[in-house]
Amino acid sequence: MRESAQVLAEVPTQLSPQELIGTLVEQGMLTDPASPRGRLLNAAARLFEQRGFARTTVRDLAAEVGILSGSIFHHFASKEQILCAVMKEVTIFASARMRSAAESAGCPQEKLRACIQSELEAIHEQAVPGFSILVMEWRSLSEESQEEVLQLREEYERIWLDAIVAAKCPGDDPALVRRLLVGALSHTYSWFEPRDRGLTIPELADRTFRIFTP
Amino acid sequence: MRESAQVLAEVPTQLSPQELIGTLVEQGMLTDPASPRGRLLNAAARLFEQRGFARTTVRDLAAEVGILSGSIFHHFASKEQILCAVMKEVTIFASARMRSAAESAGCPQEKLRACIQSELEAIHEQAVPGFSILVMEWRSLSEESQEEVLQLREEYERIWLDAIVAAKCPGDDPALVRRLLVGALSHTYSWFEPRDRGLTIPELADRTFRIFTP
Amino acid sequence: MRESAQVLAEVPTQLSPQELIGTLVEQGMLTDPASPRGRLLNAAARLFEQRGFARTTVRDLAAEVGILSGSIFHHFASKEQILCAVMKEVTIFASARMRSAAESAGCPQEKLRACIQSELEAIHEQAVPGFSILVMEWRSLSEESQEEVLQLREEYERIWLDAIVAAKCPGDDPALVRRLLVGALSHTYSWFEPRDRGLTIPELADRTFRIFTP
Amino acid sequence: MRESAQVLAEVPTQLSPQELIGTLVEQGMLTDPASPRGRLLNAAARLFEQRGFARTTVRDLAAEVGILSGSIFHHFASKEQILCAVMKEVTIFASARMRSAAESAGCPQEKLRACIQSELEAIHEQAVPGFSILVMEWRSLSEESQEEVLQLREEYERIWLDAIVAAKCPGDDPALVRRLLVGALSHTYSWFEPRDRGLTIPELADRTFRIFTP
DNA sequence: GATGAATGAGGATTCATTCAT
DNA sequence: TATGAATGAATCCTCATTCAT
Repeated sequence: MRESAQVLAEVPTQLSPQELIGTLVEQGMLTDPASPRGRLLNAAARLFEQRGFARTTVRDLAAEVGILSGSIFHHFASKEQILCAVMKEVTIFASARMRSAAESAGCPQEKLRACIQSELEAIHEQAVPGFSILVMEWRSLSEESQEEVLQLREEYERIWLDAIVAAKCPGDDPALVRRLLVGALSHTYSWFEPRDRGLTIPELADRTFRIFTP
Repeated sequence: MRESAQVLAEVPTQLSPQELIGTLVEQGMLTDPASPRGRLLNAAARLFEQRGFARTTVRDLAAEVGILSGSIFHHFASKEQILCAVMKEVTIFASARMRSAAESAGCPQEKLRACIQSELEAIHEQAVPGFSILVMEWRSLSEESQEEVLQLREEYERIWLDAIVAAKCPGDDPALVRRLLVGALSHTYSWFEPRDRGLTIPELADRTFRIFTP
Repeated sequence: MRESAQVLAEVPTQLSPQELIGTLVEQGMLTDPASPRGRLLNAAARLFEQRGFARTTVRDLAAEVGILSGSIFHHFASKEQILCAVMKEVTIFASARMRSAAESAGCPQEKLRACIQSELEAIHEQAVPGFSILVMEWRSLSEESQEEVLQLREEYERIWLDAIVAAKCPGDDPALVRRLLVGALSHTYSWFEPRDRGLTIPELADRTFRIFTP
Repeated sequence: MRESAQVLAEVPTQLSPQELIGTLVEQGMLTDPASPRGRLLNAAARLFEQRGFARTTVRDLAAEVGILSGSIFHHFASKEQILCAVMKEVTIFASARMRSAAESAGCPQEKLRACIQSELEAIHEQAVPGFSILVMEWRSLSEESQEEVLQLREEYERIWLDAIVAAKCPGDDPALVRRLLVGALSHTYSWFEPRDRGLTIPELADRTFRIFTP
């Protein structure tokens, strides 16, 4: 279905989420959200994020897309495979999005800020819901599935590390900075309300950026 | 059972974890780990942390303490009540530990570093098994139970905020710094291996401290 | 499923129990006894009557229709819902039966006698298994379910009251007469043996009728 | 404990329920309501009547008298034995009460009316709660226990039959009349509210009497 | 691709009963 | 007699998964 991560380089910069998804679908990297499989994945992403994987039943999933629970197994071999597929799609989309954001940045500092904002948008925006699942439900995945997702994630993490190195974060340990940022940013899912009159996502990105850079 | 958080002030500084637990048990703040209820709570903390709440069965719990599953309900009304009790005990113990650590620090900078180290120790050391549950299984708790734990957590967070304010972290938003730290530190559970020949906990605390302060 | 009690008026008089059930099934008032749900309801009626609701397990029920206990919850949300459904079906069937019996009676006296006999047949005959459950297991039903059954029962009780009023029972309190009759007749379940060489149901109906009328 | 039913003859006429209980306790026919066993029986009678035998747990019982569930088995070998004991005590008390009521009646008609009123009082009055259990929970009793209670009940039923025969009820089948009355009267537990501003117990007895006699 | 009935192992929970203290 | 911890079988119910239609 998807051959290589290099294909992503062809994705033009500065697309809207919808356009980006459209492009990736055309390239066969993402499932068409209008297809039965795509609607299932979107519903799963939404429910797994809201209720958690263990607390979401196959029946909930089926009801959400208007089919019966038995029919789900025409699309996926198991519930865990659905989680795995969600994580893969989320990873692919987030990678494309990050690359696009990182490339359009002027200076190294701006690049890191763009990465932070891109990840925050992935976590909180409805475009491809489910990013927080990557962290929160990691342990619900079998080791084999973890391996699959990890491979897809490599490019994503490479972009991050490049940005951190270039921005010269303190502590001269880019990997540690990234790890702290993963936790810090994914945890925003639990407390940050983008719809609040308070902080916006760009503002939150900005403040986080300033805390992590000297 | 426990009247007020002020009582904690009586706990002397610089005790070993075992001594601290002993003191808190004597004050009626913590369940005696040697009692049936205490052994159950310890086993639950361990298993919930390792396997997750949903993937731990009541039978697993019972087997761990050498009783039958039905006997558990002599001590707790439901599985969720066990999770709630674990979180409360963990919070109480971690609070006492943090206060003790913060008080023994010389300067403001040192105080924040001590807080970071204390929380890392809580997450990774066996002294406070179950600390990571507070973050990872938060959504497995009913809203009423969340409220109960939240009240106990207030003092803990107050110590943190005081330390952050005093240390003059950049970004002049102590609450945000704390939130990012919660996520960053709790996520270390997923990747940091204290038993590795690599980083030790004090070292990790030190590096994290330097990243978060100018 | 069933729109209005008036539909019952269309049921022709003097059908055999089987024919009456067939007619009601066609009208969508009753579950088809040949369907899985119908077989389950019949088995439940039988077992609840014999052993009582509390002493009948979901496994007993499943075994009776040749499925596994888990499969029951494909058809009903809970054990109590099965009891509720049984009571509703019994009420609908008994109502149709009573109306048919009352309408075919010549004079007022005969009408009351027909009602008594109809209820006795409902209690003791296999045609309406489960009628005694209505009285004996009433308290096993949640209040919401009681309300549902009560509404269906209205027509049944109206026929009774009409018959009592017309027959001019002594004591000029038709509601009281009906209440005493409910208890008196349902209690026959505990002592009357229709298969005995002694009293037949028509004879018992006749004697009861004579005791309750001057 | 109690040697023979003849002893009952010594009970004087026209005592208050409390006095009657006192007398029977002195004669060793009834358990002292102030003793642990007596308080347990009273609590059981109350709860079995309110919730039903199956829906009342041994823990409920224990809580009601302020002991722990395990302690109950110092007084009774099993839960069923408690039900049996309740039924026996209720039967003994109701017998004494009926005899007393029947003996103080002037004419045969009045005697039957007194029986009806006495049974209604047993069902609805708080003096010895639990009379309705005799009918409603009969099937919760093992056959051996049923036999025991049945023997105690003989005298009670003899008084009833005598009264019915003497009052010349219609239908010339005193046993049938009694059976209908058992059902009719015990069922009043489900609908009659003695504390209502409506019917009083003597009034209800009167009306019932007039319906059952020409 | 979808249905819906069934599976069957496993889930939390209940509860009468036992027994050492 | 009372306690309270423990038993253990049984209870209702859940849910991912299968499969004939």
